[in-house]
Amino acid sequence: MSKEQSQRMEAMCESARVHVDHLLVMLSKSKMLNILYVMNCDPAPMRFSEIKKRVDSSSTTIARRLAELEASGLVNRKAYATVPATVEYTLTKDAIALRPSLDSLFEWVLNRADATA
Amino acid sequence: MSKEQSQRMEAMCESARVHVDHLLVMLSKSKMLNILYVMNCDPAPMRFSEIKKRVDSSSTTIARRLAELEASGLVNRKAYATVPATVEYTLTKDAIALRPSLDSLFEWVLNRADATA
DNA sequence: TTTTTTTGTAACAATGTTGTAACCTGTCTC
DNA sequence: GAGACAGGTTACAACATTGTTACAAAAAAA
Repeated sequence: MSKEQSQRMEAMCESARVHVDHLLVMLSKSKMLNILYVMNCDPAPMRFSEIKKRVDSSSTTIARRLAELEASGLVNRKAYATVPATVEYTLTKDAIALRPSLDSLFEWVLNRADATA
Repeated sequence: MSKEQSQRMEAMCESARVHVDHLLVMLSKSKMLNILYVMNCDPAPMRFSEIKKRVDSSSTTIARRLAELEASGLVNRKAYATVPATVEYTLTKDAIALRPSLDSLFEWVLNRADATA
């Protein structure tokens, strides 16, 4: 392999590492897995208040997490000009691809919860 | 999310919900997924310094995370009376059961990293 | 004799994160 | 005119977490 190639290789690895890190940090934020979980449970678009109710956290935190998810391309936000406002959140194609992993993860969590209960 | 899972979720008692929550909070702590990842990658017992090097964090944080994992029954700690001290960590059977989920999760993360890179 | 090694712990300051309370829009209802 | 509703935002105080530094122990190597 040429020197140039290996440099590109290293740069690519470095870049991928940064992205992996970013994703892990995001997934590690409080209530993040909870939100992905409840949105995974129900494929229908979900409104802010519904997510908040199911996740059971403050508006501030839910809003912050949803904004982060949207910025990372994991959820789509759609606002309707109704009165009062209606906003629907849906998982993007990318997030849906995460579904098997999350299912499997939550399956494990539930099994452990059963075993430890 | 399978129907069975949702049903279990709904039927879940308060005590189990607490356990699920505890697990999610634990998994959400910084470097937790990283540690499980590196330990999953290599089935051999791993020493403190090796984990620290691969995860790239401070001793304090690694020690805290490993203590939490041990308290939750996800890792076993084995100390040898060598000089200087040798300590080996291994994943418990429970944590190894988590492996497919993590593999799948990290595969998704890497795919996304490639796509976004 | 001093340094080196591994695997931590303790204290603490700096930094990051959270929830609370207040507020906002814009109509429809009482 | 005064709520009420959804879906937030902002400021801020309280709280949680992090890394840094110092320290330990015990024997072997320099």
